[in-house]
Formats: sequence, structure tokens, C-alpha cells
Amino acid sequence: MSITTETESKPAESARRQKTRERLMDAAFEVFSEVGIHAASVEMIAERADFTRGAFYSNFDTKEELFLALAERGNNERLSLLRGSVANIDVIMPTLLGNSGGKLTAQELGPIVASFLEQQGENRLWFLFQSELRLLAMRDPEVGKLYLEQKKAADHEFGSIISAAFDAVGLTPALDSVELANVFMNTYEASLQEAIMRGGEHVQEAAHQLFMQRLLGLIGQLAS
Amino acid sequence: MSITTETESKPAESARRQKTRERLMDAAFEVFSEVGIHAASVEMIAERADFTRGAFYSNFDTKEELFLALAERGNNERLSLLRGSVANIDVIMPTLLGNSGGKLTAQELGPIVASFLEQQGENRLWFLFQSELRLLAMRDPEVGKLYLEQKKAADHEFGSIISAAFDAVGLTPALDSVELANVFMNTYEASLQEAIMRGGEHVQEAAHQLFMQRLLGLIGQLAS
DNA sequence: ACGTTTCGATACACCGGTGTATCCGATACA
DNA sequence: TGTATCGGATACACCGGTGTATCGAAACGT
Repeated sequence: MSITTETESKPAESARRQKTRERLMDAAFEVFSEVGIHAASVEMIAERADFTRGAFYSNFDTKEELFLALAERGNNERLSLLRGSVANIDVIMPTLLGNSGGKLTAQELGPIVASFLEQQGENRLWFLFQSELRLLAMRDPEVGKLYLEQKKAADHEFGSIISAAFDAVGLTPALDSVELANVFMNTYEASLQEAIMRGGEHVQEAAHQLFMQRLLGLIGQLAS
Repeated sequence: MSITTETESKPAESARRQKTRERLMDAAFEVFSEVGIHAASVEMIAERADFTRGAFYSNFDTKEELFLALAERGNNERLSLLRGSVANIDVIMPTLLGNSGGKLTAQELGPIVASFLEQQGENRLWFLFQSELRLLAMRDPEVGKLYLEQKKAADHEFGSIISAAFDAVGLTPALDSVELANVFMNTYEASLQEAIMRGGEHVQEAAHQLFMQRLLGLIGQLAS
């Protein structure tokens, strides 16, 4: 019974193999984001990674499998980014708090949020990918379940960031921090979406500007 | 020079033709919503409308053209629904106001919002379609421009509904009513999205319940 | 009722993407 | 250095969707 199986299933992933998998995933992320999951062909993905379709089929069974792998990877990355941010808050706050005696106004929150946003990296492709995932999640119950779990985790994480930030700054949130996280996230995504549609060179910057504007209006009402 | 052209271009749309166009559009709306614009084939659409592809190509040049026609039709429909609602407010409010002496609490706003939502009809397919459109709008500048214009109009309309509703109820919004409209809309769509992903029979009802819950939290903070 | 026109059905040629079976070079190991 | 294995390239058969050219029937005018 032991023809080729060493211990069981996984052949232990050679380093080379891992590297091409990585390259394929990076390429796929771009292609999926740019043209969508359906319009993306295996050919495009392989080509973008400087491989042929042979490499793809040697590493993945289907496009969908790859897409889901990417979704999970993306989620993990974002989660650690967020966790990093919550750890950073205790560092960044004191410096900003130096000249305001421990109590910030809504206006002064601006730079803090901005610096937080900067840490989150390139968002255009990420958002497009995320939108694809959402759509898939609404159509495929399997994916839907996965998506909701991921979202729950992210919401929780983001909620505690907000909680910590408000805390460090002397503001009291008027809503449950997860609810608050959702409102902010929705607002941010709406801003990003609008900026993307408007087009132009500095999408990211435009989005942040839009967001800050809207956020300040909200914070004035949602915290005290 | 006058071989077949009567006056110019349009052959004046026979009644029959209009009807099949209509059927094709209805079918296309369903198919686009269910499987997405790329996965949808001309075949599927025609079949759903009980036609063959011949009928399709006789009425539209491309799938994309049909999609955009649908986007416009959908937008018009929603706009008139909204306009209808704003007209209705003066009718519906007095009956609800009868037993509270002209001043409602946030809690009592519930039924009003609920009745408003009921008027808006089936939302699952609409939202899926809308999500497809959004994605397209973020990738194609042409569509993006169109989308932003449509959204602006809808926001304005929805803003004045909210304004009127708050007015009739004796609450004062703390934010610009268009901003407020956006926050509410985002919240609603997030609720709908979540309900769709959770699946089950009564998606619409689940979405409304989720939304009401979140809305009441918000209104407490965003109006007084 | 008869010709005309209009509109959708049918048939066909074509293309892009898929998945698989096979091949070949590079790498690892002795 | 020789040999075995691994991993990606190549070639091929296949399928689904596309768009067009042609056909036939139903609707319409007179």
C-alpha cells in the first residue's frame, strides 16, 4: 500500500515549488483584481507570472481554488496588519498627545487616522479583489460562510483598535465599538470606491481625503 | 440616397419589438444578478426569456449594451420609487403621529422606516445587480462616470426623504442630510449583504431586522 | 385575401479557453 | 559524474460561446 506516499498526502512542498506557487498567487491577485474572477483566464495568470498554463495546472486544480487561497491569504495579511496597528497605538499616541495635554478634539484626530491608513498599504487592488470576493460570497453559500467568519474576525480586531485609539485620546465612543468599526469601514470603502471611479493618478490620496472629511463629521456625533 | 431610411436612424419601434425587448431585459436582469455579467451568456438570457439568440442579436448588439440599458432602467425605477416615497411621507406621518403628540422617540421611528422599506420591493436581485454594476464602474471609467451621476441623483433624492421624515417627526439631523443618507444607505446595504450571505428563506426580512437594529443605534446619535 | 415587411429561428464557421497526456531540462542525491 | 525525480513546457483534442448570414412565418397595410 505504500507506493509513493511517505507519511500521508502532502509531499512536503519543495522550496522551488513554494516559490512558483507564490509567484502564481501574486500574479493571480493582480489579474483577479483587474478584470474579475470570471474574465480572468488561467492563461492570463500564468503569463503574468512568467509561466505557462502547465505550471498553473501543476500547482492548482482550478481557478476557484486559487481564488479562495488568495482570499484566505489576504485575510491573514490584513489581520496581522491590524494587529500590528493596535500594538502601535500606544507608541504613536503619546507623541501626538504631547502638545494637547491628554485631550484631543475631533479635528486633531485627523493625523492619527491618516497615519493609520498609511500603514494599510495599497488599497485599490485590494478593494477590487474584496468586491469580487463579496459577490462570490453572496452567490455561493460555502464562500458566504467563510466570508462572514473572516469579516467577524476583522471587525473584532478593528473594533478593538478603535476602542484603544479613542481610549488613548480621551474620547468615549457612543456606540458598541464593533458597530462603530462597521460604520467607519463602510464609510472608508465608500470613499475608496468613489475615488476609484473618479479615476486619476492619486486614487489612494483622494480616497483618504474624502474619508477624513466624512469621518470628522461622524466622530463629532459618535463620540464625546 | 433614400433607400430605406425614413427620416433618420430609428425605425420607430414596433409594439411587438418593444415587448420582446422588455422580456429580454427582464430575463437579463435576473441572469446578470444570479450569475454575474461575465458568467452570463447570451444563450442563457435568451433562453430565460423563451427566445433564441437570434432574438437577442436582433435587439441588442452586445451583452454590455444590454447591461447598461438595464442599469439605466433600474436607476429610473428606483428614482421614481424614492420620489413616490417622499410624496407619501406627508400622508403616512400624521397617522403615526396621532398618538405621540407631534414628537417621536427614536424607538417609534421603527415602523416608519419599516413601512418605507416595504415599498422598495424585492431587493436581493437588485442588490446583486447593483454590486455587479459597481464593480464594472470601478474598472471602466465610462461606466464609472455614469454610476457616480446616478448615485448623486439617488443620494440627493434619498437625502430629501430623510430630511422630510425627520422634519415631520420633530427630530433634527446632526449632519448634512446627504451625508446622513449615505450612512444609512451603507448600513442598509451591509445588512442586506450579510442577510444574503447567511442565506435561508426570508432574506429580505432578516436584512430589515438587522438594519433596524443598527439604524436605531445610529439615529440615537445622529439626531436629536 | 395578397403581397410586403418585419422579426425571430436556424445553421454555420470561428475563436478562446480548458484540461490532459507527454516530453524535456534542471535539480538533488549518491 | 551518473541517475532518478521533480516541475514546468508543449501539443492536442474538446467544448461552449460568439456573431453572422440565411430562412420562414407571422403581422400589417391595402
